[in-house]
Amino acid sequence: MSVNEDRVQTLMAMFKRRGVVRPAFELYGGVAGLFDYGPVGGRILRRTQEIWLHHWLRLGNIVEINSPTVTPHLVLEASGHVGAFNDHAVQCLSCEAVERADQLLEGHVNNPDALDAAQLDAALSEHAIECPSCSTTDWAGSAPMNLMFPTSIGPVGTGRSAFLRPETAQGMFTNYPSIYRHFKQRLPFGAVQVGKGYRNEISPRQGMIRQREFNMAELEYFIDPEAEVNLAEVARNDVPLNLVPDPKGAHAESLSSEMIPALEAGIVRHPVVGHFMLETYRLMIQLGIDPNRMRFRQHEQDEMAHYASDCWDLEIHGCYGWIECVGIAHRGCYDLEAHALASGSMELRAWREHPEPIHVDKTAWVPVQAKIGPAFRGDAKMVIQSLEAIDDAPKSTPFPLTLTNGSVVTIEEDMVESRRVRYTINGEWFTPHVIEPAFGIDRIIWHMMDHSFNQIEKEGESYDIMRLPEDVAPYDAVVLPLFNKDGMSEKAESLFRDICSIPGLVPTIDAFGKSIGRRYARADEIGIPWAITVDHQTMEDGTVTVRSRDDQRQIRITIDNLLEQLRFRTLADHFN
RNA sequence: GCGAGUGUAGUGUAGUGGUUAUCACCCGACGUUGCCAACGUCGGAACCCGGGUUCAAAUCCCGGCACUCGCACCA
Repeated sequence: MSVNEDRVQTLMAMFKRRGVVRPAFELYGGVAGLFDYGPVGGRILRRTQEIWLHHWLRLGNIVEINSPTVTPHLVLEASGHVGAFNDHAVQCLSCEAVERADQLLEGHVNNPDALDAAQLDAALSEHAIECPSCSTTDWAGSAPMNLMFPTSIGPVGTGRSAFLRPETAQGMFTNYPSIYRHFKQRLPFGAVQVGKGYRNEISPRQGMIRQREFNMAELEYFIDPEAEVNLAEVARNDVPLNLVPDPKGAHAESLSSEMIPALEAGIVRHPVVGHFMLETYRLMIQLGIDPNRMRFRQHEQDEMAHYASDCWDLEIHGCYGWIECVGIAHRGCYDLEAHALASGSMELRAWREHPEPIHVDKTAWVPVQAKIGPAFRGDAKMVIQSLEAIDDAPKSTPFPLTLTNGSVVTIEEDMVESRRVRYTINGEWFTPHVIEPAFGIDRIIWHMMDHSFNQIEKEGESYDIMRLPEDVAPYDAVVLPLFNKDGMSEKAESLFRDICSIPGLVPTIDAFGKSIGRRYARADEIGIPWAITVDHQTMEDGTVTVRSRDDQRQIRITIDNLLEQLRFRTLADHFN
């Protein structure tokens, strides 16, 4: 992993100087892993989130929800986070190295992950586990190291235990019944959430890449695992992607492939996963990520969560090397089933109509519960279920009945009545499967800026341009009076107000007494795409010059035309 | 969390027991300037925090916090 430290420093210095991103609470010495977006970065973050959101909403069957970050212990226990995030650490008293207790015990006891602190300590001494650093067996007591931020609901001590959420996804799962109704009980559909996630990292490093509180955006897409998927539909406008398949799988070689062939070859294992890989790729291009510095890396079987059947990370190459920025996982029915089990709810499922209704018309032995109950007591329920399950009812009583636990009981004449049973089965309940694309927004923004930031030579000097796409630029335009005289300042101010009043546009103005070249440079550095200059001619004929950030060419148009072009974002057409 | 290194204006830096704390960019005001980091004058802005040693600490020592690197961690 090669880190381009010089470029990291250059970018971070600029971010701090221009109000993009900086360490949070520096006033009080700073806190590792927490960052502020400043006046410029705040705009970029918001616009990135909006583009992200609209990218998915435009698919037509996706909705946005918003749920609390404070999440009850029970919810995160059901989701598996409490177990997964509550590893125990143990310190060597001799050399002070800190190790994970369950990792030390791997191979010595079964499933060490499940042990509590006391059991771990007992196991460590029982198996005389040596410290990997100094080979002594002198361990301090193990202590939970919780990667979630604990809190408590209610201001007094006995409140319900809770955590700040480590991901936004649980909100989509716990809201599934509402979303299912919203979509008129018809799969497939999805829900997204843009918000904060929290992980109490042991040692956050790499600047914005690993934070303790971070911006994330997740999509949970619910599908019927048995539904046919139309490949051509899913892979519309197919383009080649850089794929790095599981090296231990059947297709070990990296390749560039379009999605349909990759699906046909079994490299990508599910068409809906492929669909979201393509859509993710398009979104990244729209945000200004360099297509040549993106790749999809497939998780190895043992890297994936046990319930997942396929998982691809979108990795982006930047000055920290290849960084995982998006994870697209096929999570099967794991999440909804886990919550159904823990909550006892019957609502976390979907109804599938059979193509043809199944008409049942049979003669069956209907249990007489008043007799079966006393006769079989604890097994009565099982007996009744087994009776209802038999398709070919014996013609006469008594008859033997095999229960689900394998034992055989005798059904006497008075325990059943022969009856003709007629009903229709129109469909069945099932737990939908979930495809989850999860985005680390801060990581994406870092790479947008990294890929957009150009240092060019201009008249022998280094010159910085942030070539962000118009849609994520911190300002839509900057208004500049050429000079601070002859009414140009006033004219610029009124033009600035006019642009401000157009819904959706956020311009800025740089009117103070610096040279025009310096003010162009300031705007270029933070990526403002258009510089509108009010000059002498403006005062005569109402035209202004529009300068393009990326090639520094200028056109002259009327103010009315300018406002129109800004409103419809068509200025770029004039520079092609 | 361990080990090593580092912490000086907004940014990048110089200095290393006694300085009015260096330099550049920067930011602002005024003047000048007919379009790409011009110029002049004036102004603004810093020794990470806390303790100790000392007549004197930004400088030496200790502790904290933060950053960088290595180890560990990263569902």
